[in-house]
Amino acid sequence: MNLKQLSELLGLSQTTVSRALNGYPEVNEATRERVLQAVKETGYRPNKAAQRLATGKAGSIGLVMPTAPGHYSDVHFGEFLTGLGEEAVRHDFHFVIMPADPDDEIGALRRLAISGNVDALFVAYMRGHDPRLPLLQSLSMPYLVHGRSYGSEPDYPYLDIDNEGAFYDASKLLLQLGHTRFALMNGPEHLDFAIRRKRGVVAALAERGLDLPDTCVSHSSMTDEQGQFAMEHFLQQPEPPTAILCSSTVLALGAIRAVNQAGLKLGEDISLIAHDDVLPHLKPENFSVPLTTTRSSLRAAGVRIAQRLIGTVKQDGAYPEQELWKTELIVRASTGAAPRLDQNFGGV
Amino acid sequence: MNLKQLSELLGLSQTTVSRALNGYPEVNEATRERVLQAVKETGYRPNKAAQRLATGKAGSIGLVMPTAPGHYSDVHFGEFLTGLGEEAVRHDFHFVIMPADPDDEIGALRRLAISGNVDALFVAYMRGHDPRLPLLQSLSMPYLVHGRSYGSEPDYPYLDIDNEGAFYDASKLLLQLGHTRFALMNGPEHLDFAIRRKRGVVAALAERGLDLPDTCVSHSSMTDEQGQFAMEHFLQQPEPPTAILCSSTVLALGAIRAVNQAGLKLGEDISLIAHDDVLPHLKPENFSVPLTTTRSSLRAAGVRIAQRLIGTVKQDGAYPEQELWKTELIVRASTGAAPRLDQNFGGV
DNA sequence: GTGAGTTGTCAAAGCGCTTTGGAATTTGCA
DNA sequence: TGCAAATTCCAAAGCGCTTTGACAACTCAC
Repeated sequence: MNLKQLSELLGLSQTTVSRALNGYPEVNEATRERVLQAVKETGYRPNKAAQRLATGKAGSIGLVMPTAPGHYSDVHFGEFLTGLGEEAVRHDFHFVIMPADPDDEIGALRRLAISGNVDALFVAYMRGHDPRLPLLQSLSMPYLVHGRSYGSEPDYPYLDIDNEGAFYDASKLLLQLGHTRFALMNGPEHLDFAIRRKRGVVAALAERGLDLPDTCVSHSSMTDEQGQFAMEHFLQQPEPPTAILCSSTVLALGAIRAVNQAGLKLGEDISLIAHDDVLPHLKPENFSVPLTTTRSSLRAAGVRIAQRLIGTVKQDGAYPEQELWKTELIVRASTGAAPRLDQNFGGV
Repeated sequence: MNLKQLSELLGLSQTTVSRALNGYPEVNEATRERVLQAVKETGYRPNKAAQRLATGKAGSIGLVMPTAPGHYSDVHFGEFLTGLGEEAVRHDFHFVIMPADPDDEIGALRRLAISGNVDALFVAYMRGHDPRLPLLQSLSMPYLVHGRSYGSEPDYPYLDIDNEGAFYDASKLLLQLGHTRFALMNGPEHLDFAIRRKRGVVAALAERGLDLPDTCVSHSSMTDEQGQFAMEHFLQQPEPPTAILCSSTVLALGAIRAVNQAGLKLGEDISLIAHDDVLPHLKPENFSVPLTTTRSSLRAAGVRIAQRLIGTVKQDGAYPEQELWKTELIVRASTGAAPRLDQNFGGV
């Protein structure tokens, strides 16, 4: 069933039917009713490709998903996408996901942009001086960045959380509890959020004249395995840290295993604060020692990003170009007063 | 830059340029070279919507993603999608993801199918007597089902793992170890895999004249929280089970927490086997007591599904209609001989 | 040097939709 | 009743691409 057939069925012109469907004013209400009724009965749906070709609008948001054999998928991806979708479904928007070799993200982004398949682009996992930014800016297509790119002029539309502030505040809390030996379990070194989180910790420590030795910083992907590995490494040091900042609850999972295996008590011998993206399958409050966290819902960010992007495409909203969300610091049992310094609590 | 402009630039007709680009034989090699060169220089890319309109092919696979406020995202989704993408990127295919209200998955699927935006459909999270099956069969579009639909005639193309066999084998192992009191932590009750896994356990127990009481079966979404909750529930029973079958490593995470908090030892007081979808962020071998698992890579399934679907669209492959993958049973430390029955190991 | 067979190219017809410009019909008011 | 304005509808022109059917131009015998 296409427009032509439908209009013949109704004894109307294609124009009239099209207008009736798209809410143009110059069509009789009774006629419109008849058309709508026929649509219901026949199950007619306009061909999107044709609509796209004629209007230049596709009703879709494009994003690039890096993938390759051996390339780790990201636990957070599904949750974020669910948030995007939650909003998109209200506007009958969909997503076009272009898988891409991690080495060719730029190329994939460009191809996606000029394919004519999408109205807007979304990018995430920003890096310092991210090369995708100039590309996006040169394209004449709406886009929105999740996160920021450290070192680039912040004149692009983004939504980010205050990573630096979050980790600054978390560090402050631990300092107040008397901790002096800190460690940071961070995400991949080149990623923007990792850079900023580290800055937050360093800034807080600096205020007390403390520093964060390189041996007390780990960078890795967000898996429980890496968390365990990093924590074991920290604990093997001659003077192990007592305060741990952790970029993800998934990392924390492994870290806590290492703490337990070393015979240490979380919240007593070791304090830990993790960043919580509010993943539904891993709640920090349910950890055997409930986790103190800096919290910001990834899903909520997804909703908001879809909102802004769709709004821009539909031209119906003046959204702020830049948004920086504060995180919440939720204190639970994994943080406690620093153990007395002279106390020996033997590593591994 | 479009075809017309490009052909004018080259002093050729659109036909010739189009043919040169699409590898038709009736074009001079030198001309083809010239065209390819021009494409490189101008960065010309064909408009996908126009291509789609003209050919009826979109180079994309469609899938519906249920989402709503409060609707849990699935940890496994990202990993699976990564697998799909891994194959898709090799064929320059992309995905169209249509978010849908969980109550309107059928409607969304239909709209996606007739939108003209996709060449093939993929569905997952199959339920018993799944109503999407008749819809798919009535559509004239290639599709592939991940999983099966219990109770429906298995005459549709699917890829599934042998859930029943996996849980049968796992139960057998536990029986051999002397266990007699079993419990099953399963996924949502209406899902096909949950139905089959339960059948596997029940069948194995039946051979020994044992049964699986309703009080020893839990159905829930795959979160650590639900896992902990279910296990606590099991342990409160007068004669708690000593052998646990678990549908996901994520559930196992919570379950193990409950075991520890009850002061029990995994692999001694309680044996546990979980199904492992091979999630990169949660490895069963790294659990403090490494987990015995039934293993089947979700990602590999994604790769294979994309392969079959793309093959069907390109009409270049005769793939088997139905595939049933065996799982591996990997024995680690979370399973051990049943504790002596007279031994008291006090609940909670 | 003519006819058949190849090769390389082109003009034009769609694909299904939106939108423009104008025509036909109805309405309002003098 | 007459005429302008408002309403309702239509034919046709794209949107950018693929593909069909034809046509030159060129080869190669005979």
